[in-house]
Amino acid sequence: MAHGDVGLELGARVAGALRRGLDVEITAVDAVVRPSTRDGVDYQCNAAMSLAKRLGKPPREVAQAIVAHLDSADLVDEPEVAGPGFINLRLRDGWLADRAAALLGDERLGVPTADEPRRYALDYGSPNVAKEMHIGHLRSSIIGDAILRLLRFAGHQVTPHNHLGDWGTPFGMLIEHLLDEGAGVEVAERGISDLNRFYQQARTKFDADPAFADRARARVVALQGGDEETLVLWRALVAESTRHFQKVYDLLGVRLTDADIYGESFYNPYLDAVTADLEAKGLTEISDGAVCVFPPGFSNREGNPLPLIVRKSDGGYGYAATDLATARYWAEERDMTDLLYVVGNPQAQHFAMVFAASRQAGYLTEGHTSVHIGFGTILGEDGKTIRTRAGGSVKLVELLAEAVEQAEKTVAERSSLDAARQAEVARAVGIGAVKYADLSSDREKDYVFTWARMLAKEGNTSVYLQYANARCHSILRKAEQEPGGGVRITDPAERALVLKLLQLPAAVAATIEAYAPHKLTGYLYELAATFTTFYDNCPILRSDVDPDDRASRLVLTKVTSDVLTLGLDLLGIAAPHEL
RNA sequence: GCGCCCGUAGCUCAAUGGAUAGAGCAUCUGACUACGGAUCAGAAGGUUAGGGGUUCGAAUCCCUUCGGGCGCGCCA
Repeated sequence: MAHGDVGLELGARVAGALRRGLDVEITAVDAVVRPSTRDGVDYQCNAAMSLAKRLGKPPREVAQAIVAHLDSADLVDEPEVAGPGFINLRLRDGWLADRAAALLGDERLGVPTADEPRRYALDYGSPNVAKEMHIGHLRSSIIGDAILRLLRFAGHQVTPHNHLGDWGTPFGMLIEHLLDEGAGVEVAERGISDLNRFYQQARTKFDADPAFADRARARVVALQGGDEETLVLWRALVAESTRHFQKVYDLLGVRLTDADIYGESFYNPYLDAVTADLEAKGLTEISDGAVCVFPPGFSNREGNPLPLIVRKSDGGYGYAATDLATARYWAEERDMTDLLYVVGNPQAQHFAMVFAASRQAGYLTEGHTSVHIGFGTILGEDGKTIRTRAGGSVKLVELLAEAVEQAEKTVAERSSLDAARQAEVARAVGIGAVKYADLSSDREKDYVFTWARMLAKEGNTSVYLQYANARCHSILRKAEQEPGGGVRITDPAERALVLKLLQLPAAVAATIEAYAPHKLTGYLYELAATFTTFYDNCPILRSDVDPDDRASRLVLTKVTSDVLTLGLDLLGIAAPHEL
């Protein structure tokens, strides 16, 4: 039983009042009903002001008319017109209590599924073969995974695809270097750290030794030409790399698997056709020997049109070609309606151009959306791109290990669990802290990576939410009765909690609408804070509590825990029953 | 030079064009020997970088100045 958003329900009532009272048609969304921060007001309707001009009436008069025709006595107390034309709405306690009681046992906790499910292709992750995953891969993986979970929960079909860097120039030099070292498949299988080292050596050699560079380029040709000896080595590299990626994803709780891999090599067979197609459609020009598309509206530093280089002058393909092929594949062959790319902000212009060209070519039509879900950089405490002391990139496995270690200390200080359970909890807390810190700030912005802040027990952190949830479970365990029966509101803190619990649907909708996980974390934090206030003010298990109050408060505790657990799960964060 | 992003309390961050811009940290003052104190209540802290404009209403939209980050033809 889905209830949806309280604000929208109120909006629908306002729309009804306008239809009856003033013969005006608006939607529930147009009614601009918003939660209010004013004392004693739950929601406010701001529609009167914006409608006043259109109707040629003073805003307060419009507001009065809405109030006069509002059919909402079942859910709100007497509405009031205030200020220039705000309508203040206070929900009835009885209605709130019933709504909250209905959340008990509702798997979706009031969140409706999409009226019109869509088909999303979601590009995230994108590590490079033969390189260890580093902190630069963290955000795409975490944010992408959260969006996957959210969209699926909303009832959409989502196909994740992990755009591995598994093809092109780097593999020529890497394979050539492996052969130079007299190493074959067995080295490629030795471990990712070795590969990482091999990669760096190859890079150095490539830059310093022209003869090696030539051989590396020839090796690329062999690879792309399907030379079996080369392919054997390449496959070994890919296999070892994906084992490593999977380990990191499992540790992170990111749901990518081998089945989701659509690397650059996957699109290789499509590149000739895409190029031919673009040429046939008259979209290409030869510029300095390269096949280019010039989508309108982009210019370079001389003010000339900026090209998307489809085929390089040496006949090879760059990432523009791959990305065009990717768009075409998912839109045409896989029949997706929405293409999402969780890739860092610096790529914004590239994606804008790829989208523009894809539309020119007809790969994307009016029925398609294409969104670059960009994100900012992770900064060190010095405000610059985060690096190790040696200046290298921070390895993800090491970062995550440290997170768990740090969490272990905190857990050991407080927890009364046995060692094995503590280790489990430390993992949930440590990994959760890293993920939550990332998800809880606006993804568009850079953020500073600080252990102290992300593991803080107070404030907007995963630990605070996990603790609040653990307290809920503690009470529910000790209650020795199943939560059930009605909800009654006897205290302002109780009322505030009920109201907050009913706002999950709005929070989820806003989060999905903007692909902005921090909106959900903000809501969950407010919920946890509201719960702790309730917890402090409204005793539950104490012997002097009226049995009906006790039952009601147990229901609220259970639903709070359910919402926190669901919310954290949608972000990919564990919610242990005990810390 | 062109384009994109950003500038909010001392610090780290919020704020669907709505009323008195909110949290946490830090600072100060309090709280029931605590159903988990990994807590709660309160105080103080702001010319939303500056200046114009649109609007009944602007941190939010437009223009402009300043400051910071990033991108801009054969790497991905």
